[in-house]
Order: sequence, then C-alpha cells, then structure tokens
Amino acid sequence: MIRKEKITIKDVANAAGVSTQTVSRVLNNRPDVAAETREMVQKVIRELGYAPNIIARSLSSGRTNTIGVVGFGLEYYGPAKVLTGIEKKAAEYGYSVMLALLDKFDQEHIEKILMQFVAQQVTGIIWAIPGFTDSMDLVASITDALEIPIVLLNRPPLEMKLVLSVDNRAGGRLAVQHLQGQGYRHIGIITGPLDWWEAQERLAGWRETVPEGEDMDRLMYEGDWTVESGDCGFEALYGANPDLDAIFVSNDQMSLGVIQAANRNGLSIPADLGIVGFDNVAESKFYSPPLTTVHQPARHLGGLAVTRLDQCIRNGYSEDCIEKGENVVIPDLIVRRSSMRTEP
Amino acid sequence: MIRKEKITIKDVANAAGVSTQTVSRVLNNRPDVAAETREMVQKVIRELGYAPNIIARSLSSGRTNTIGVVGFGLEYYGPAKVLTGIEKKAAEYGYSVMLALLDKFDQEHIEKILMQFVAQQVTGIIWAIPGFTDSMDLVASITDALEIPIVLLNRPPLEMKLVLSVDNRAGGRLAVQHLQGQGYRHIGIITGPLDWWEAQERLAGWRETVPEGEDMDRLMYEGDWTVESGDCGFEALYGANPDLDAIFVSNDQMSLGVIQAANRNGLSIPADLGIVGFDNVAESKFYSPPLTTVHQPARHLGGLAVTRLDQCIRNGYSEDCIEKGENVVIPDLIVRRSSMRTEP
DNA sequence: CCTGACTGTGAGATCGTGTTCAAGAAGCGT
DNA sequence: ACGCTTCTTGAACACGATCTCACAGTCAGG
Repeated sequence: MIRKEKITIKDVANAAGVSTQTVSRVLNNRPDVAAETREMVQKVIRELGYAPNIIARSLSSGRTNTIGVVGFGLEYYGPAKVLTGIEKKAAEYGYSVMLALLDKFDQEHIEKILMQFVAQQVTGIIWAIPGFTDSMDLVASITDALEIPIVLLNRPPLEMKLVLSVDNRAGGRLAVQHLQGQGYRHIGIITGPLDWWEAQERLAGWRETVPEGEDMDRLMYEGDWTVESGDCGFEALYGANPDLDAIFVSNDQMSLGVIQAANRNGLSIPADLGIVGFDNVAESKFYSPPLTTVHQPARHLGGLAVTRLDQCIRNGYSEDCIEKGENVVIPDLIVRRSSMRTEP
Repeated sequence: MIRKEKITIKDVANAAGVSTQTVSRVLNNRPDVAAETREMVQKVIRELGYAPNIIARSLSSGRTNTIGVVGFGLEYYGPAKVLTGIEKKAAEYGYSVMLALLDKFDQEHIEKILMQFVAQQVTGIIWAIPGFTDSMDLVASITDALEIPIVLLNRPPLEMKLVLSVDNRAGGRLAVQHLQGQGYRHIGIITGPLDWWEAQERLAGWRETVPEGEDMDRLMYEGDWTVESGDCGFEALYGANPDLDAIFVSNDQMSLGVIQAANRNGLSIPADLGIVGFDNVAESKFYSPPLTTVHQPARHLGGLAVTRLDQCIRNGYSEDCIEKGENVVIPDLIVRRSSMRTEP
C-alpha cells in the first residue's frame, strides 16, 4: 500500500523507539543490529508504509545508482532494442535509468545533455548514439573531460574509453560469403548513409570479401536506410550492371525496397537476384520472399553495456577494466529464401 | 568545458567573495541581487565550470523536476514513438525523464515500479502502458493511492485521473467508412489481441459501421499484431467468407501478412480485396501495393501527456484541471493504393 | 577484580542546496 | 539629523538520509 503522508526516517525512529541511525542500519542491511531490533524496526516500517527518500540518500551517500542514457530517435529499430536491453539489465542491477534523446550533434547540445547528467550526479553514462563520423572527434573530446564512467556504443575504439560495438564488418563479410557460397558472382551493395560508422563498416566487410577484380564503385550505392532508397538503389545498380546477380543491402527496410523494385523489373528472387539484408527486423521473415539477413544482437549489446559499465563503476574506470571483458558483439546470419539459389 | 573536480556553491562563494546564499540567488535568477554582483558571480561560475548539484537542490527545494515514465517494450512502433514524444516535450519543459519498463502486470511488479518512483520523489508519472483489460482494475486501484500527479495513456477513462488516448474507435470507423465509400461490401476485420483495450476499440469502430445484417462473428478474426497472424487471419476469413472483399486490419504488420496471403491466393489488391491497416509505420508506404492506413499521432500523444501533466503539476491535480483540456487525440486516414478500387 | 575486545546503539557532523529572517547600506522627504 | 522605505547581503537552519565516533554493556582471560 502506498500512503499519502510523507513519512521520514525520523517518524519511523520515533514510532519504533530507536534512533534514526538504527533505522538507517536496518534499511541498509548492516550487520551490527540485534536481530530483535531489526525485526521490530522492519515491522514499524511496513506498518507506516515508509519508503526511504532516495534523493536524500543520494546526497548523503554520494551515490545515485542512476545511469544516464543518451539515445537517438527510438523510431529506429536498433536503438529501441538497445535501450530495452539497457533498461532490463539496469533494473536487474538496481540502477535507475535517466533517458535523454539527442538529435543535434553540435558542441552546445552535446555538452548541455552531458552537463545535465553530471549535475544529476549520475553514476555512469551510456552513449547509445550511432557513430556519425562528423561528430566523432567532438564526442571524443567532450567525453574526455568527463570524470564519470562512460560506455560508448557502436563507434570506433577510443583510447581510455569503454567502447562496445557490433562487429558490422564481420556481418558484412558473413553476408557476402553466404551469397558467394550460393553461387552468386556479381554482388553489389546498397550502403547506409556513409557518415554512419556502422554503414562504413558494413561496406568495409563487403569490400574485403568481393573479388579484387570487381569495379567496386559501380557496384555500390549509398542509401539512407529508407525503403525508398532501397528501391532507387536497385534501379541504379541494375542499370549500371547488367550482370548483377546479388545485392548485400545494409538494412532490412532498404531490402524491402529492393524486393519491390526487383519484382517490378521482372526479376525473380532468389533465382535472378539474391538479397541479404541487415538487422533482422520482425517483418523481414514475412517479406516475399522471406529475407536472409544479418541479425544484430542489439538487445544483448544494451545489456552488455550495463554489465561492463557496472564493472567499471565497481572496480574503478581504469585501463585494466576497460580492456578486460567482452567489447565486441558478433552478429549472425539468418538464412531465408531471398538468397537460397541452391536448394539444400 | 566540464571539469574534473567537484566544485560546490561554497567554492564559488569563496572565489567570488560573497556568501553562498548570494550565489544561490544568482543561480535561481532571483531579482534581489545587484546587477554588478550578479555578473561577477556569473563570471566566477563560468571560470570554475561550476554546475549545481541537482540532487542537493531537489532535497532542499522538495522538487525534482523529474518525470517517471512507465513504458512497455520499445520494439513496438507505437510505444517507441510515444516515448520519443514524451522525452522531447519533457526536455522542452525542463523535466528529466526516468524510464522504467514493465512487462509483468501483477500487483507486485506494478507496486515495485511505482514505489521506486515515489522513493525517487518524481514530480509526475506517465503510465504509457497499453490498456490490458485484465490489469485495468489493478492499475486503477494502485494508482488511486498515489499522491503524485499521474497521466495514464490509452485506456478507458478513470474517475479523478488524467487519462489521454487515441480515439481508436473513430479510427476504426474511418477505415470502414472509407472502404464502403470505395464500393466494398463485405468488410472483415482482423483485430489485435482482444485483451488490449486498443484492439477492442478498433473492433468497436468496425462494429458500429458495418451494416446491421452482417454475420459479424464470421467476419472477424483475432490476431496478435504479428505479420504471421495477419497471414493466418486472411486464410481464416477468406475460407469462411467467399464473398469477402475487404479487410480492416488492426495494425500494419498484420496487414503485411494479409497482403502476402492474398497474393498467394491469387487475389489482386485492391481490385479483389481492399485493405486498410492501422499505425502508418514507415514501411507501409512501400508495401505492394502501398497500404492505406490509419495514422496514430503517437508522438503527439506523448507530448500532450507531458503538457497536461505539467498543467496538473502547476495548478494542482484537481478535477478541474483533469477535465479542462484536450484528452483525446483523433487519428486520420492515409489513403494509398491498397484500398483504391475506384480511380479518383 | 581488572583489562581489552566486541557488540549494539545514539549523538552529532555531513552532503550541497534552498529558505527565512534580520541586519546593514542607501536613498528619500521632512 | 531623523525616521522611513527599499535594496542587498549573510547567518542560521532545514531537507532526509548516511557516516564517524564515542559510549554503555557483555564477556573472556589473566
């Protein structure tokens, strides 16, 4: 039952006939309280419906047990899953989550949001923003001055900072290798916006895997994650490469666009065109044909961010703690019909 | 620049040669400080890189300017947009957002999460959880004992509580009326899980609009929001109703399943089958054919929740304040090819 | 019986800020 | 010069917890 009156530790102490310190000890499960006293105090606490004031506790103890999360728009599938993973794991560890969304990446906005977290005395920060290449140095320099433990997600490594990421490059390799294994020979790519680090890495995975002789520039189209740009991308690539027989598309939404466009052009999937997407959104299983795609363990990444952050909070944010532990998450390939040229 | 040392108001006072109270006055923009003194103190604040400790401020003033948001899984499109709207508007109003996700709806879990917010002294709470019919009374009774202003989203009205919702029923009517206007005569429905209030309301909108004589039970299929259940739903409805010529599908994901299944069965959309979805997810524009769908202003709903909550915080959480203002958000229809039987 | 260690408890300081109230300074009219 | 506001400032306390330290009481060993 939640009561209406504001009850303080002092009220509990009075009612129980002990001092506030004893109540405090009971609340914090300190060993140095007689079992008898402890039970009696606990009984009074229940009867009064007392809940300790966390603000006061934080001020006094100097720890807020709060994690500040800087997130990007949640309409995107990946970030939303990451955040879910963060919240779940944080709750498990007893942290509260303060959420701030950021959509402009100039010095002013970034500092404002971080200063806010600092002022709120958060115990740690998770920077869950896609790595935009043009803001990367800025983020590095601003977070550098921060004394609070911070985890940055999905960006290139940073000296003396804890950075976790999905191995997008490995994901790209997986996709292309799979297409090659299915007998596709001329494999194009539709990338995400190349000012996203993740898009660059997926592209790099493709580059590392397609044969040397290919004219890579002609096999490549830069999209913007939207279905529409997948559609345009297909038209562009197919127009420039008559012998194109497969595309690695850097996310599932754009893959949907490619499927539409391929159908419109009378190409049959997977016979004439193989497609591999990226993300494994729930719908991709139901595209026609169902989409082969690289699954990002985004939720796991979020949980891992909290776990690693917690380690650093407990053991000190030292080089040692940063190095030690799992910092890269490997994606895996979900094979479906859109790339199955050869029957198994 | 963010500094490493913990600088308090006392340090600023010493450096500026004034008392802490004066600094406090400057920080809070009180009028009773000499312009000269004010500027001098502000200069010192900038030089030291001082940021006030919000925890201490909250304890002292009794106001945290923090909103607690209870959310549901963010992988769903609607909730994620609502949360985005909440965060944006909250930032605008100067509130911080504490996020807690809830996935079990028994007394224990609900109370735990609300008690946590109470303990954290949040200024207001937003209950952004879909209205599950079986937990509705429980939520009502638990929140009833709360002295903190609270806004509940997307559930039936509740006495003495601020409840905001999308008018799902009107959305359902919109969808069916549009199909009728296009000449469709036998309009089925695939609902969401009927323990969701929103699903019930969309169904009610359909019920109110289809002609009296129809055998409603045969024209209705209960899905679970997934693409898969849309597919199954089509098969079930089409099997039972040979003269079915349109379906109102209660979300866009299930609509995708319907489109797949209809294609598989050799039906052409919109000639043989009209489809209207619900949500207007980004992809729906690129389904084949593009999907007519009911757009939920979810983001606006989130923003509105903050606005109304803020009103109640300022003016007291009274009946008066609850009644006065916009409490229902009207969805609108986005017409695309999947329901355009007649060329305009 | 004394000493030292240990246990359970409370008084008081402390965290960093806001708030109240009184006092000093300055300006004004007589 | 005097009394009266008005403006500016600071001392002391409050917020609700934790933390340090000291104080009684108990017990074992000499």
